[in-house]
Amino acid sequence: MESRRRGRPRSFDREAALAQATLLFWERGYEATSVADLTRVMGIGPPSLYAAFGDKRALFEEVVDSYGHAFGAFAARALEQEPTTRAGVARMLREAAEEYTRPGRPRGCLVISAATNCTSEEVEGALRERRNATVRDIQRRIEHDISTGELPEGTDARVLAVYVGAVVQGLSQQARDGATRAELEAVAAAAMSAWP
Amino acid sequence: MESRRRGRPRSFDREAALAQATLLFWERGYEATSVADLTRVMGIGPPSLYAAFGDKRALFEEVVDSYGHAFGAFAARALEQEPTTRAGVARMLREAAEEYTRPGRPRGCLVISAATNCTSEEVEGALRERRNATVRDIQRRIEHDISTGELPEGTDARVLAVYVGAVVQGLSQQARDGATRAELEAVAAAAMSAWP
DNA sequence: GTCATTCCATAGCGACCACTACAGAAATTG
DNA sequence: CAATTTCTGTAGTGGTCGCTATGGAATGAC
Repeated sequence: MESRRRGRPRSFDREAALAQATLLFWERGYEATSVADLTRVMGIGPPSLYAAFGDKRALFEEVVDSYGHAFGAFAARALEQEPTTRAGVARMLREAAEEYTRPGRPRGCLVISAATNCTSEEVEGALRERRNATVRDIQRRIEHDISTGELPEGTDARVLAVYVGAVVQGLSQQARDGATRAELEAVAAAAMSAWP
Repeated sequence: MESRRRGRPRSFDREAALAQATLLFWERGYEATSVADLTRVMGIGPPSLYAAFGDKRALFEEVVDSYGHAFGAFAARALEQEPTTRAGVARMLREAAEEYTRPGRPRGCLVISAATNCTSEEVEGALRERRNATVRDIQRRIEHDISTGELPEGTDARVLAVYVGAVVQGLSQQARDGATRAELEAVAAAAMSAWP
């Protein structure tokens, strides 16, 4: 017979605590968020945090994964569901303008902003690799659309992909700097008029 | 008669020390740079730093000013010297691609990246205000060009200015993420094809 | 020379950092 | 019931943070 785990059970909701940690890391970034800040918003003591999540860095990695599924999935969804890369990128930019300015949550993108100026090269590098992987994914889709004739033959796929990445990062930064949703949606539309 | 200052003279080059501090803040950001790091690269002890510059934050403010004159002036120069805002922005983006990837110095823009995720709201806000002031300056130039007919009447000056700001910030971030000068110059050119 | 002034090097301040030792509390096992 | 296991709250650990007290060194004034 399967039995429940022995010993004293955990006295807090792990998922809820993870969600609170996500919001705090999202708003303040990795290094500016202290373990004391985390335990306060998670409503637990330091030993509970370390027992449940390992250490600050492991918690952050779990936060990044959780964020990618909950808040960052719109981008992959847009690229996947639209029939062309052009339509996918247009939708991704439009939804980014909306997601990055949604009331009641931190502005901008955690993957873009949470590990800049980070003492730990591993943490900063992990998020950089995520960003660059997205740019490479877009580049591959552009290359595919060039091969099918959907995009003109002379198109530089890498440059166009970096342009899209730069616009997304710019939207995140502008959202953090106070731009409104309507402004960023118009910026996203304007950015698409550079599409070949 | 004017006499030299009394007492023991300073035993280091203040400008050279400020330049070293600029490079370090540029590369690592405000909070990730410790006073111990600064005194090491500046070649002085902590009391000399505090006597010459006040405290860490005052030193950073002086660094930001110095950076603005030495490394950030290309943007204002481009906007000022070109006959139209279009030409000014095009030159600014082209030169940003070059400046942000120049070998032998940190990548990207200090004003954009050095105070993100900063515990001190004043420091982060000061750089945000600089960024937003640049966007407002571009907006004013666009409005002027609309009034002279250089730009079409229906142009949304604020949105176009935010677009330019987002592209510049995206170029800085992409430079930090490893994009090459050639790639960013091509991105800058592509971004201009969204100009009305 | 002597004094006043200014700067420098050492050494260390309290505060906060990520993290943990320890003991008691709450569950299952028998 | 007692024994075992697991988690929790308190109270710290050593280390680094920005910053400074102190005493001696290097200058100009006289």
